Amino acid sequence: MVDTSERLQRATPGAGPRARASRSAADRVLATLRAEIVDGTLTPGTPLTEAQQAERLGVSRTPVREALARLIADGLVEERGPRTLLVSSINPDDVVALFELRTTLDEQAARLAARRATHDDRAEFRALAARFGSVTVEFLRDDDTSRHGYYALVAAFDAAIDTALGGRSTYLAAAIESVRLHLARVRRLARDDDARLLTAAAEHRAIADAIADGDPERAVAATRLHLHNALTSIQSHLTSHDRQENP
Amino acid sequence: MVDTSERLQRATPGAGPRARASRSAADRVLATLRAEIVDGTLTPGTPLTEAQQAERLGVSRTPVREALARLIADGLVEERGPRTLLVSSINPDDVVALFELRTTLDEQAARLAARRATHDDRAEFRALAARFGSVTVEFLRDDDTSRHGYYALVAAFDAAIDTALGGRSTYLAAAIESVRLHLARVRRLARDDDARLLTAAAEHRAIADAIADGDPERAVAATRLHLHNALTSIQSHLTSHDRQENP
DNA sequence: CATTCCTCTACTGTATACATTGTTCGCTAC
DNA sequence: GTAGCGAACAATGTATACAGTAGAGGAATG
Repeated sequence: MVDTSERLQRATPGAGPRARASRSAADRVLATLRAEIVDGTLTPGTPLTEAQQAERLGVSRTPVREALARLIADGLVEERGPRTLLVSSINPDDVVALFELRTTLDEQAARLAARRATHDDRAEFRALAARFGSVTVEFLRDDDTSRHGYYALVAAFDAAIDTALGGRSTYLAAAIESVRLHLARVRRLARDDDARLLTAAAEHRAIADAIADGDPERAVAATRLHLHNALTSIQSHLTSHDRQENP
Repeated sequence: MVDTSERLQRATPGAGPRARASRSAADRVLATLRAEIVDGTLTPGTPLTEAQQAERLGVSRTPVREALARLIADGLVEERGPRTLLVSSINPDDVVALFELRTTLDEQAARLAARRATHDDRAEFRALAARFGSVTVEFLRDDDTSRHGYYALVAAFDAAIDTALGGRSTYLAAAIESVRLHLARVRRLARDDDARLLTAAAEHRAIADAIADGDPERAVAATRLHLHNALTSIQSHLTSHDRQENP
């Protein structure tokens, strides 16, 4: 049992330029648990009890309870029986189901982004395409920080998609955001190798170029290609490592 | 201010064959508020305070708070400022955004349902097609109950889709379920006329037939047609009545 | 030795009390 | 008369107390 008695930093509204920590304890607990589940600190199947998490995080059960309810709604925590909560599991079938939804949503997002992108949006995608193009073996030298840099680039791409969608696709954007959360977990489960990352960068570049050119169908096709390859890569990792978390 | 002092029926585990009410007060509050928002009892823009709802529903603030958190996550309640919750509004742009997502998801669902439907599933869709085919002007005689009957038929169709998807599309099914919730609100906002309902029944029948025949592309096309017409109909209602709920 | 029943523990669900903060209304000063 | 400030109020956010129940563990019996 992990007993790193790390308390949550209390929000200090008086000091500093708007303290980093979120305003409410419930928000901080939510952010903490979500991050721990996504990055694997809390492994799938781990039981979560309110009292235990409350003590660990230095708050009462109330904000923990609120955070857990949101995590259940998000699908990161699941109920087994009427009395126990577990960090939700991810098995290969879940990955397939996730990509099934992701493909649908991302293709639509790419199509709309290519259609709606403003002049500034297109410039942004041009710049992103260049950055994806500059991803080389050299770029991926260090195992941890540069991978982080690559995923930061992907995050920038995602943000650019959101911007290009504008305020007109709130429902689509919300659904995609949910998918991204689960996708981050899957990434941890099946770490991409360098070769895959280089290919993925090229694929992302193709999508960015298509959107920058305002070519919806090319954007869709490039997205489909990317997601197909991504799923294939993940599946090969999962089967080879036979990594299946509990049912 | 509505002061119908109707308390929530307390769960009575001792009496009857597993009492109707959900097990926890929080669940009951959630179900009640959700239903009231969807059916328009709580109109868009209505402020929701914990204490007020707690008193109205005969429970303490705790379960109300939990229910409100879920409703915010579902998008039925939105925060205005740091201190006030409102029943979320629906304007015509939201309807377009909702259908944008709905089209994407329902097309994919129709495709997969047509692909995966078992023998029993197809029989069910055959039966549904027949029932949609039997929807006539006669069927829609009474304004309230028969409309309800029609929407029950649509609900059965939705359930059949879920069944045909099987357990393999959990993420897609969850996303669709969320869309259906918001769609129910939109239906209340723009009530279909009899003519539209008859057309919609025919469109549904075409989708059901395509799935029963195991023809994915026809199912997709029929779905697209149905959703396009549905949106067009709703939009004409919204613009003609100039029904816009607050920003 | 396995199985069933009983008890005890521990966790959830709900209520309530308390602290904190945003908001509003009224007062005062200009 | 208007604008700015202050105090009371109201609603949220958190902690804690209490009741009910599921689940585990042990004892007794087949």
